[in-house]
Amino acid sequence: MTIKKNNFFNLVYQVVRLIPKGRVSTYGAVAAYLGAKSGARTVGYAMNASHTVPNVPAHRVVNRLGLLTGKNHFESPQKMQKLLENEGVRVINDKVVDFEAIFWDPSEELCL
DNA sequence: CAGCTGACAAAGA
DNA sequence: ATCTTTGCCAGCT
Repeated sequence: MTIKKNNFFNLVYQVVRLIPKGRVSTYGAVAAYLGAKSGARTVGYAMNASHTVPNVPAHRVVNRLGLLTGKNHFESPQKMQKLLENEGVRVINDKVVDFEAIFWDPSEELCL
């Protein structure tokens, strides 16, 4: 499988899929894990294409401020928050509560 | 064919 | 301290 698209996108999908339930990650964290610390933008763009890939919980990926910036790109903006709340993540005003507490960093969780 | 845009982030002024 | 500009990769116009 494998890899059907370019590595960068695929790597992003892989990492996002590894995000545990009830946790959230950031574009920058994934980008940094992939080696593109400044490529957070690219990660976000990969999420945009995540619709083409199954099992990619893009709702668990937010910006470094914990804001659900990408909710607007979901099937429904409320779907993202709904999914997060369904997993135990509290979202208020489109922002993740205790974001730092539930923040999941691949560089530390996987590489530790 | 060439340039712009886009779910971000960090550094420079 | 706040605001502005550049970097990133891929997909579109």
